[in-house]
Amino acid sequence: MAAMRKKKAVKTPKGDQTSKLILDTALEMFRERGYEQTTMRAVAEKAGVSLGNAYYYFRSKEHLIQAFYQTMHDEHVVLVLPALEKLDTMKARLLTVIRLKIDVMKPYHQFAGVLFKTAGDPQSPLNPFADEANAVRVASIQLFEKVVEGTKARIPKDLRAELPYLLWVYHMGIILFWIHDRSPKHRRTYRLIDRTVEMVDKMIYLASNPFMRPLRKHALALVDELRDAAEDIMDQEEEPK
Amino acid sequence: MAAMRKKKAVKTPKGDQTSKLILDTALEMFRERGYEQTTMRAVAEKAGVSLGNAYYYFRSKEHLIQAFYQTMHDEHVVLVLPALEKLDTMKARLLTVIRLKIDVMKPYHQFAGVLFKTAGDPQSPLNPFADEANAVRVASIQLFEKVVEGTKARIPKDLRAELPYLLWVYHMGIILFWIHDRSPKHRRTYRLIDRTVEMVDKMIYLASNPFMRPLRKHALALVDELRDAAEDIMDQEEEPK
DNA sequence: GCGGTTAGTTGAACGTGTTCAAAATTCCGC
DNA sequence: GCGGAATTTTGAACACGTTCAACTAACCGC
Repeated sequence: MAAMRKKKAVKTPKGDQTSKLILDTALEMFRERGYEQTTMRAVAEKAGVSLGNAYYYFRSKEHLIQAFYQTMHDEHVVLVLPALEKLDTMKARLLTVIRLKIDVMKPYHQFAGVLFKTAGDPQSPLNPFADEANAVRVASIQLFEKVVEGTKARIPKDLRAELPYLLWVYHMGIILFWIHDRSPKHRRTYRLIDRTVEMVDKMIYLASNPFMRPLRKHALALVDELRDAAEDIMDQEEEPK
Repeated sequence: MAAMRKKKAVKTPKGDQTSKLILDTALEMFRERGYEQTTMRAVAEKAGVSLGNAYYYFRSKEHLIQAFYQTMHDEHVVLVLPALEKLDTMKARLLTVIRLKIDVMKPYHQFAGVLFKTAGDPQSPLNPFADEANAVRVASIQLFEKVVEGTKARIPKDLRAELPYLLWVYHMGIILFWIHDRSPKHRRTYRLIDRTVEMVDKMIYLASNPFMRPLRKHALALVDELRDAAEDIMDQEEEPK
């Protein structure tokens, strides 16, 4: 529970229990009846605590969602790391990571859309242009670093450096797609994953080709720009054109 | 005002006035003090109407934002159409459309982020995977249809059909970036526009090349998949693999 | 065991988004 | 101009997210 985003660090085993109880209760209720339809009062009552107590552990209703996102990430990591050890092609590794992510989130399909409620918030872990202070976001991108570093594919250094971020953005897109997917067992999402992973794999291969270097450099410079949006210091014309 | 998303169609000139007054008041207050800090009570009071009256015209606070988005689109169209008549290259047309969009939204930079508050909502005009019922979204994509159809660039038919949607998604990305941009006069955003428009132009040129047809077909099929996420009918395996 | 500190818990109250029945105003046909 | 219908306006009340002062429980040093 220590990795969970909470109002304050829980100091006792009893507090740990209460915190977990509140979160579990909330997630279950979100799943059953939806996020908007679940009130904090209902969560507290079902968990057998006071409303204020729920707020003692979770600063806001939205923080429950962030805790959920953290939980999803943690579960994802647990599944991914052993799986990656058996795979060495870029394609297989990426396919596994993305599929497992959807698998992990599956029970929460109904309310997963609220994850994107703060997509425009610079502090949101889901925001591609966010500042980088968010721990889950950092950790999630690091997982893609592992995908990249463990592959046998020959990838130029400059591309290797940016790929985790790009793959992370790609995976956010897949999650967004999945949220909208109403096909049986989200077949459409898995199909899209299959196809896009294949395409991404090819693109990485193409982009790694030496004759693509100028174009690649150019594109990667743009990616760098994308990540600078949240810099709030004076823009100092870092690169001569 | 008729194009504005409201609780109910306004039936009288007086109603029109009140509706406009409320919206103008709200947007001004959003700009001055931010969306979250502006209460519906404050808007109503400043507009000189009752709180319930504000809700008579705008179903929710969020609907004010949607009316804002509609207003931005309307203003954008007014500027874009005459400008496009003077341009025929893809690059120039696209550059103009994107730049003007940022120009139009500029006064509202402070609260434009809330536009993305409903990015995960299938009904949101901003959502790339949304169902297509939203009028502003449709109209916005149609504007990019005009960009495409008025260009002298030779673009294959299949790409032409998908390009407005893709350009629209691209432009949403630019807006999201802009929201985070804190550089003076959003220089970073304009710079990114310049560079990405150039890149997009090149990609269109490349993708239009006959030897790219198989790859293009493949990619466009994926784009088609992307737009199907919101279909809530049974997935009938439309295409043989 | 006591006292002080820390951690956890409570429930009344606040602010804000929203609703809705009633009242007021406007519209329109006769 | 009147009456009925339609439209607009109102403000009290509701629901829900959130806060916070007061209380309770647990911890720890002496």
